[in-house]
Amino acid sequence: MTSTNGGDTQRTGSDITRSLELLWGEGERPTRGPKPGLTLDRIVTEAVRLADAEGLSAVSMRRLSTELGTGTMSLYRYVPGKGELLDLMLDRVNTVSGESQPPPGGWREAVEAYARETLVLHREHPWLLQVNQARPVLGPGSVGGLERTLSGIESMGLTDPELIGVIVMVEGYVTGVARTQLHEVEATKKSGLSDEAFWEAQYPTLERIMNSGRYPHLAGLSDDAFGRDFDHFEFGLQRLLDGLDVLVAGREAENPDTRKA
Amino acid sequence: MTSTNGGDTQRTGSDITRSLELLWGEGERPTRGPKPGLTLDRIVTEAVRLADAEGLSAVSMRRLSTELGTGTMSLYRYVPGKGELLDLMLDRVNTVSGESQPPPGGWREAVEAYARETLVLHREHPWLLQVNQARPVLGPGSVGGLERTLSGIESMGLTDPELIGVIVMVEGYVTGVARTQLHEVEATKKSGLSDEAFWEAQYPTLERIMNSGRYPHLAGLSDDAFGRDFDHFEFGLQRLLDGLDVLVAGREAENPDTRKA
DNA sequence: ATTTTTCGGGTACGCCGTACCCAATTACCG
DNA sequence: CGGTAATTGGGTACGGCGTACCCGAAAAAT
Repeated sequence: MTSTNGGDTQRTGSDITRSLELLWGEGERPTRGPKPGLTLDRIVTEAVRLADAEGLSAVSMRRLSTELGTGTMSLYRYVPGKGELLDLMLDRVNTVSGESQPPPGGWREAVEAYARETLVLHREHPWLLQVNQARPVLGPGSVGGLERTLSGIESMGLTDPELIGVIVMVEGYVTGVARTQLHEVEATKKSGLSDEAFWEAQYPTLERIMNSGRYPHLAGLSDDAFGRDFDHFEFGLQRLLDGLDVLVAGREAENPDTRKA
Repeated sequence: MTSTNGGDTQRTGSDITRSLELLWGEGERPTRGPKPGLTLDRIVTEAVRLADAEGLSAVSMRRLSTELGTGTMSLYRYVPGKGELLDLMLDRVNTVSGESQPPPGGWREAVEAYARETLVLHREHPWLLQVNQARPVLGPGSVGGLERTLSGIESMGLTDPELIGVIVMVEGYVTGVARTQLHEVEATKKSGLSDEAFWEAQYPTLERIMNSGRYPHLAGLSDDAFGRDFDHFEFGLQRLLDGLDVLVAGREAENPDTRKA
């Protein structure tokens, strides 16, 4: 059967100001009282490790505390709640490795790189898709990534809203496809059912559908239509880049003098 | 703080065969025993209503049974488990209203319509994004939709894998953007914090970032860069269609005889 | 009337996030 | 040095979740 990916772990009622403090590390260590036995860093690191390895649902306060060898409620000495923990995990993961050096080449290479890196990011941290990214709490990681992407596409010669539009578009496309791909992986992993086994289970139904005559186009598809060897991500990405190219070329034709790069 | 959207409600270990039986309605009513007081249809309808109104997290077996006025465990007489219920909800919602008549016009109009309809679908049923759609259990609704879309784009003159690629691409793009948009709405609804209030809370941080000199491109963006009035969905959709057009035009140039429509 | 089958649903178990406390620890003040 | 204020660790408890396991009631077949 179909699964959802988690409940509604909303970043909802959380304290943004507190998240920001934690993100930019403004915590003044108080002088009195016992030394903390944990660090925020250790908690976030372990939470990310756990999420990567076993999915976001494995990241419960109980489980996390067990993994860290402390009591559950101790975590609340470092993080106000689970929502803020998610904020911290998000920013941790959004910290780009090859930070701050813009990729070489023109905008097409930059967008291509951005798309591929984003896909990889989602592959390495599949739980990203389950986290509400609206209203990102602006941490060092997220901000740095945006700066880098912007620098790569400024040569497109578009307006500022359009530049953001390009980022939204690529981000949307990549996360959408990543979602499909990850659902596939999850389904296989969690059901223990290979793809072949799955379609075999569907086969009788499939045959009835095909033979019903109600779905001629579907029935007319060749066997390789859903084939494994076709790279859907690359196919869509190139179409998308072509589409951006049409726009950029149009702009350059309009005012040839403003061409950059 | 940041939220996830639910746990890992996996369609994982569920019984596909059983889901299929339920979907295509092969249940033989047994002759003995008391008449059922519920119908599967009522359950699914109510579940969808509940999910639409209050989010997928509101759809718990307890809550659902309360809403239906029965005992919680009674639901398990009709549905093997929550996973199968999700399967049924999925197919219910995927049943296209204007079924089976292909949209008029060429492929571009067809893809455009498909994209807009998919976006509307996700707007009406935001919980769709939280449901693992890999390995769709093939119900009447989903199959009908695919057939319709295929009929609209066959005139592109592409290979079968490419046609599927087009669908995957559009679906990916739309769901990706839909995700962003819905996260926005959710964040507002659940935090009770308007967008303005949110960015105000971020303002001190934002100012520090801009003045730090570490993010020149970001700091150089005009005020309207993130403006509300720019329709990101339409912008990206037109680029995407342009990109497909490049491919189609290329194919027509290669072999002009196979041009259709 | 009895048997067989099905339906309704109560109880219980092990998960979850976290509010509320209190004891132990440490540093400062006198 | 003793006392006090601040801070950390973490136990207990509450209300939620999915669902395994059962048993009593209902209805058709015999």
